[in-house]
Amino acid sequence: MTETSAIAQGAARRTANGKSRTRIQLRNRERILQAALQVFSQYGFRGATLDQIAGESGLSKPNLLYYFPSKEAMHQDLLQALLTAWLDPLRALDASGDPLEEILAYVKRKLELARDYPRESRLFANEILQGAPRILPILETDLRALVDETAETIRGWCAAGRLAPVDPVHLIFSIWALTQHYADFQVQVTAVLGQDNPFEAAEAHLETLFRRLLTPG
Amino acid sequence: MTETSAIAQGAARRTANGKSRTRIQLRNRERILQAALQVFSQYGFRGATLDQIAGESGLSKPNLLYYFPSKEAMHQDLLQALLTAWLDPLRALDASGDPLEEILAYVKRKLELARDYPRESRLFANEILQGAPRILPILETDLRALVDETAETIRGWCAAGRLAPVDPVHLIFSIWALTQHYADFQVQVTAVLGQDNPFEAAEAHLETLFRRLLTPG
DNA sequence: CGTTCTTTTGACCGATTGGTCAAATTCAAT
DNA sequence: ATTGAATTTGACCAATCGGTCAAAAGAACG
Repeated sequence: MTETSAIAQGAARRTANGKSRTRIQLRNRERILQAALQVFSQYGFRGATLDQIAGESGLSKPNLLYYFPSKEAMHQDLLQALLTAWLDPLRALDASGDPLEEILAYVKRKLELARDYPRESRLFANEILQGAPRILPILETDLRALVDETAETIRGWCAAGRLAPVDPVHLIFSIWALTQHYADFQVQVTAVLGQDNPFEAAEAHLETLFRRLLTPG
Repeated sequence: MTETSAIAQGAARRTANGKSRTRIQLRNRERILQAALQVFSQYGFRGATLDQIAGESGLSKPNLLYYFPSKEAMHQDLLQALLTAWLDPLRALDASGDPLEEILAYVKRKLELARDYPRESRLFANEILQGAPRILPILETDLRALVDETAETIRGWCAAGRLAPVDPVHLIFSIWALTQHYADFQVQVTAVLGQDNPFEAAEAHLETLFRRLLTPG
């Protein structure tokens, strides 16, 4: 189990009300969140059990509940950490940069996220599949605002003839769909390809796809 | 609850060992499968409970188990019916037709499936997210063979210059990813769009996308 | 060393899980 | 109307669910 480079760090050095955390707390919260991520991302919230998470983390079940008040709290922590990491690359899209290269860079960054954090991607997919009961408000406000803003940028690029005309929001959906597919449907992809690392070919394919879609003229 | 036009018909008039089914059996098996589809597609296999399915179907829990030997059996029935319906459009791709129009027709058909049978799409997504424990063998044999075959057709089209050069398998992945996204992530799509029916715009967008990707020259 | 605080755990709780079964009810065909 | 089969259900089961608690074990510090 790799502990390096986790998106969801339970390792905030201070708790919500300011108390500092011990070395042991830091280590164990992280172990629990990693185990919870593993289990939640595979079975969804309802399908996951504390016993599975306990087994995966190597801690006893009551010990989990010493660090987290409930199963729900673990899931919340994971989702919250995920959402910021998930949306950041979209924020990084620079309106003053070269349109095509900006978008291709975003595609590449998103595909790298899918490659390096497939469990996080599947956790998110599970939440959406279940109707997003815990993050729907965020989707309708924060995410929607961010997408609207980005769409406006893209619309500007199209209007200026620097990008082939395209529906900006559906373009964003396409980027999400294509990149997340390689994480969420990894089992299917590798089953069909009969090989383990589709990401190199995927990157080349997606660059071709978006270049042809968006190159003006 | 619409009962018309279900992909997963539990309504085979004869059981596996040849016994014919009564009117009541036909009706109740169908009601159970529809309810099970609703629940499984939202919560996954593990997260779904017989009590939920019982409530959704309006039948008592022991009554469910009069028509199906187990929760597992309901899930199996749904997956099996789904798989054939899911793969058929790909089989319908005609090597002797016009390349671009054949592929665009497939994209359209697949998007219609996502629009008309989103629960089936989510059921499949859930199964894959969980590692495809019940259908991995089928993916590795039947699906892979079908994809290989189709890829060969597409490769031929590319080689003949009738289609812009493209990785055929990743093209197929792209079609799946883009069309299923509108079913599996419907909640997110409508939350961001703030409107309910994204499919009309999606169809136009996807036609543009694949036309630009695949038009030769 | 002893003391205090943190961490861990075994035993346990009521609720829910998938599933069983015998008895009751409804149906279809005479 | 009677009968025999098909259907439905209330009561029940062992296992598992998320979560509690008091007591034990481990760190930290003077």
